[in-house]
Amino acid sequence: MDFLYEIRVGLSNAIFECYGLNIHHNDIQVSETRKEFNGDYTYVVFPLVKELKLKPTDIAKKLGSTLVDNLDIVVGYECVQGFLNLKLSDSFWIDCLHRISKENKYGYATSNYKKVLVEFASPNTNKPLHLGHIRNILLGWSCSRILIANGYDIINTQIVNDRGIAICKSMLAWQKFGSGSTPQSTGIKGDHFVGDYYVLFEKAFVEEYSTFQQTAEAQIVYVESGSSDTKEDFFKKYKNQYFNTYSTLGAEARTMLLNWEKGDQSTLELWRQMNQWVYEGFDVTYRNMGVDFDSIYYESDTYLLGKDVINDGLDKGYFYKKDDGSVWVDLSNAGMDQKILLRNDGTSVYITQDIGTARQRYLDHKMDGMVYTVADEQDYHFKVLFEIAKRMGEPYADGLHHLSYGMVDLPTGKMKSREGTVVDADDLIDEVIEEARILSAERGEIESLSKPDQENILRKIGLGALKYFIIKVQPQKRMTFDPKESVDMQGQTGPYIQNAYVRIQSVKRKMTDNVHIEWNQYEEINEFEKTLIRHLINFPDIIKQAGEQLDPSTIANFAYALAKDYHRFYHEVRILNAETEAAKIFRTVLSDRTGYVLMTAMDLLGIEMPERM
RNA sequence: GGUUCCGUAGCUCAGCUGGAUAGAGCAACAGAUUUCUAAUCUGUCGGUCACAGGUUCGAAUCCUGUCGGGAUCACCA
Repeated sequence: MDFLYEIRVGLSNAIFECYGLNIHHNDIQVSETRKEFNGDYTYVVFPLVKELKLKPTDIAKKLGSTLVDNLDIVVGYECVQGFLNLKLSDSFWIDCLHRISKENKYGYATSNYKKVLVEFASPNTNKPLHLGHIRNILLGWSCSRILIANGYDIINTQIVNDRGIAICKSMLAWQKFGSGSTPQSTGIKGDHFVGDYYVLFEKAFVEEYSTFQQTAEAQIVYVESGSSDTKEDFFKKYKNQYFNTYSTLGAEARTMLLNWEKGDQSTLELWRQMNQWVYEGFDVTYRNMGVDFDSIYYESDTYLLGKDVINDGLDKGYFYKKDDGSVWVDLSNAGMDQKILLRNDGTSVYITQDIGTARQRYLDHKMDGMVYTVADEQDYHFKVLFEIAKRMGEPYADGLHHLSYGMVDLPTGKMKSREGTVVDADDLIDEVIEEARILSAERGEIESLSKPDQENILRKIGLGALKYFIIKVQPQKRMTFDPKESVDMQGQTGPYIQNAYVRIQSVKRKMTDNVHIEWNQYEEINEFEKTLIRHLINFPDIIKQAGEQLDPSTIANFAYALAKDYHRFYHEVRILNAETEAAKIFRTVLSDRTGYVLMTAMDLLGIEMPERM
């Protein structure tokens, strides 16, 4: 759907006709004319000046008059220096709206028959989701929606880190201190319940550690280390080592991990139970956020994968074996380092699992590519992973993308779990909904609705504010999350865009006439209508661009600008009591299509629209 | 130190595949509702686009360097 095709071809032809230069219409760029000048679209003639050795204004004038002669849709032009500003006919704009109205899924591309897995969320099972996960989930989900709009067949997936020392800590703490309590018996959401035991473990461990530091044994460790640090500083750094050596709790946790790896029945049973609680909790959060997954992978199933893939690659000469038996890949000729793939005891490392999981996913889904939504601290990891996949000639290697994003900071600085500054996802969601409730009560607009309807609207508004606040920022940028601003519902926010949509729905409810009658009779459009249409015709390009760059913020900014244009239009132009019947119908259709595009754009961001607010 | 990402208004962010006088929102101030939802609209105030060079008719945008901040450079995941 290229609305400006005719203009580009016209310009290409005019350049050839006037100067004999051949410029393909795909290479002709027209941009929207800035509002301080007269015109709708601008063609910059400077690039032609060098070749033609003529004055910019002369070229612009000649092309302008040629276009007016040759194209019906160009009704005027104005030249400012090397800028040719073209004015298009009202019928052109009206025709654009006609074309948009005829589309079933305006903005969406047709299928490209390619399948892509989008991985996001991927939590650990020892604690609840936090603000960082929210950014991850919003980005992943949104990119998934955007890729669907670009014609891809999408599978949403995640890799759940359900094994390892962390979950064993929670298990151990529950065994020791839980006295048989459950999420049901305590009324605590499952993921928080398990997370609480993780915290309990840490607390007990710290106590044990500080007791140890008073002992003679500790004194010997300190002295024998020959460290120049004070005793206090020394033991700050020694914590991990203590966990792996002297700590009783550490030993117990490690024993539990070993038992798990051996397949000990009672350990597995406890592990399954605790993870089950966590999943039940996660499901609630996912449901509240409006996201779901098609295919979930668990680290407990995949952590042994990859070894055979590596051995296969070893046989084919992609990798090499060191004297100690460990397997490496040398990526120095690609600007990277040497990377270990298998330890000398044959066990795998992190990247080995990823290689194995990727191949497993290919066996399961035969995808053409994958998008990994993972924070930018792992940029190098994915560079290495993708290079390895390429060298092994994996069939999906060319379709691998790392959707990298910056960390979320608080106004007070970084989130740190040790300092208790982590913002919990469920708390945050509750807060924004409560804020929506307060503001809604002041307005009183939805009071007459049923309780469940009201709750549904408040959820949409609160989450709309939160999600938009996060998704409007470009992924690669580190962002500051100010809880106060995240619940703002005025200005450049989700609710502002929702409000434009709600106004449109209100107009539509009150439009009782038959909108399906012809609206060709409308002939002269005003600047507010034109601005809206000019904005609407960009939508397919915006979707394409967002897909190519895996950048939802493109859509977010587009939706805001469109809502802004609509609010202005709504304020300046009468719709239901327009001057003429033709105007009334035209404006209703224009409103309806704007509403449709706003809703579609917000859907691509994972944000729902209320009908009233 | 090597690599990499970021640096635009007091704050949060757009604009970056080179185009006209760099835009929004928030905050502050002044206005708009007998009219379709005021979570709206209009106006005022606010800038060394980190800095210095270079390429170009033209640079916030591309290149080089400097400064500042983050990340990464594990037989951790």
